[in-house]
Amino acid sequence: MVADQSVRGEPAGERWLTPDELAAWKKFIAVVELLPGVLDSQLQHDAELTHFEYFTLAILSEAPNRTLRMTALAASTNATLPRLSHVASRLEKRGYLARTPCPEDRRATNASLTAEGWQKVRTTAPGHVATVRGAVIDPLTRQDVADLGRIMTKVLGRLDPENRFQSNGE
Amino acid sequence: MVADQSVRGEPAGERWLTPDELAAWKKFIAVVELLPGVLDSQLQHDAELTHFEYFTLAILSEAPNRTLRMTALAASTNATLPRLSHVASRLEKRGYLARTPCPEDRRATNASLTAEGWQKVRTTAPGHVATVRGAVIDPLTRQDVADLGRIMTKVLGRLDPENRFQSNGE
DNA sequence: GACCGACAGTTGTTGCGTCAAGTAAGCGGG
DNA sequence: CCCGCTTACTTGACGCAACAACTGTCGGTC
Repeated sequence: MVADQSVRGEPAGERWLTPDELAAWKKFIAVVELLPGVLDSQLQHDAELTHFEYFTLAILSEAPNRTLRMTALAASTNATLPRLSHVASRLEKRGYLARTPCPEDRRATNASLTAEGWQKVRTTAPGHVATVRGAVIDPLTRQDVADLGRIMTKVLGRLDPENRFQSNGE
Repeated sequence: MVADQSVRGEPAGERWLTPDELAAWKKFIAVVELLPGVLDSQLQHDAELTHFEYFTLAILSEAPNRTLRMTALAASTNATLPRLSHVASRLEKRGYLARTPCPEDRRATNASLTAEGWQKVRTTAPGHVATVRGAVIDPLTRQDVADLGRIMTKVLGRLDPENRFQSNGE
């Protein structure tokens, strides 16, 4: 993957990947590359939503009052604040989301799901869940799912050391 | 994730995700969202390369003669042909890659690594491998790596049913 | 009680990916 | 041998994300 194996002089602290690690990594990265496209096209086709837009609405739909501070929403959706801000603007234009200034902290903004947005999530969810099942859950055994959860939790711990994201342990 | 659990009427063939499946899925998708950014920023910072650009050069570096047909390269890098074409243009402008018409089939184009490109891969590889290790391999046990490979192979089979990508079983 | 650093969001620019055409070459039948 | 279909790629337009810069607010300090 990185260089001709015969070339590696292994001088100092350079640790390459073992064949097993390399094989796992290549499969993993292929999935990481391909999965977003699959999710996006189903949602784009069936609901004219990107996966990130859908996910944002879905997270909001689970929050108390279907409302969350922008910062909290950004953390829950694994996004940066600028990214969320742009997406919120689009969703607001389409009537799925409303932004209101937060009374307690006037720097902050509350994002909440509108009735339309709530309806959109409900009608869109089944098709999306079917896609997720078809693409990743169904081919896996129970044990696979458990392994996947365990492994991804470990990796996420490295990608996000401060636990900014996924603050809810669930 | 999708809708308030209390709402689901489970009318016909609508199968929701079990709590275990949902938890695994959420972790997985968080990683899928976060990982590309981590890979991209390291490579961008240290080599002024996106991860996909690096990966393209790396795949080429392993090919016989460090040369591959565009279609084959696209398949190996899990990319569409237009995407690869654009990336090849950029890499060509920077002198890392050369495109030459294929003599056997004049519709086809061969992409090959230049000496500069080969050098670039060699100097860039160690830092990239270190990042991959740090972000995903090192926190995993041997068993985790085996599980990851097994699971991703299964998922990849669904995302890419015709095995257009990863044609080499490696 | 006025400053100063940190925090919460928004906005603009730049670059990459996708989708839809378009070109050009191979391939097969009548 | 030529017509149409398919394959192999390239190109242009458009949309979304990253990054950086900016506005406005809060908290602590002197």
